[in-house]
Amino acid sequence: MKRQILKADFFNRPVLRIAPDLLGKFLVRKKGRREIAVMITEVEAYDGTEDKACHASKGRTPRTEVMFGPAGYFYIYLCYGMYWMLNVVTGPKGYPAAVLIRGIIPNLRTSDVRRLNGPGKVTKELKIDKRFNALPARPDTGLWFEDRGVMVEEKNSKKTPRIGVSYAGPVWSKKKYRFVLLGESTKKRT
DNA sequence: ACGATGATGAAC
DNA sequence: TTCATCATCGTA
Repeated sequence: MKRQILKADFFNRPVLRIAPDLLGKFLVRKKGRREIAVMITEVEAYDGTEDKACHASKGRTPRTEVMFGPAGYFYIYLCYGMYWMLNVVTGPKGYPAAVLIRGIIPNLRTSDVRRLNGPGKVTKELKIDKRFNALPARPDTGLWFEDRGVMVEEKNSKKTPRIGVSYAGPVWSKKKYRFVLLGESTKKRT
C-alpha cells in the first residue's frame, strides 16, 4: 500500500485549497508501538483575521500565536471545558489559518465503516490533547498525515456552512467552509 | 432541550 | 479579578 507522508509544503498553500484536499487523507497516531490510522471525512477551514469565525480574527494572542506561525503545525485548544479541537495550521507563513478535523472513519480494514462525526470525538479516539499544540505534523511527534491512495472526486464531497459559528455574523457564518466526504464511496488510485 | 466544565480574552 | 463566551456532546 502506498503511504506518502504529507510534508510542510502540502500545508503551505491557501487553506481553502487544503481543506478539501484533506478528505480521504489519513491521520496517523503513534502511541508506543501502536499505530492508528484513520481516514478524514469532515473538515472546516478557518481563514485569516478577516474571517470572524476564525480565532485569529481577535488578533495575535497567546492562544492563536501558532496559527501565525509556519504551516504544518498543530493548533489545539479546549472547547466547552472538555473537548480538544485538532487543527492543522496552513500557509502562507505569517497568515493565520487552519483546518479543523471534524470527522473520521476509525478503521477501513474491517467491514465496520462506522463514522465518527464531531471534532471532540476525533481527539478522544486518538488520545490527542494540548500536548500536541504547536508541534509539527511529523512521525517523530506521534501525529501526522498520510496520503494512502484514496482518491476523492469533487462529486464525492460537499460544501456546507461551518458548525457552531453563528457568533461570526451573517456573512462569515454562511461561508461554505465545511467539507464533508459523502457516503463510503472511495476509490483506490492505481 | 440542556447542563457539564475550564480556558480564553475583554472589561473593569 | 471577574465575567461572558465558547469551532461540543451525551443524556433526556
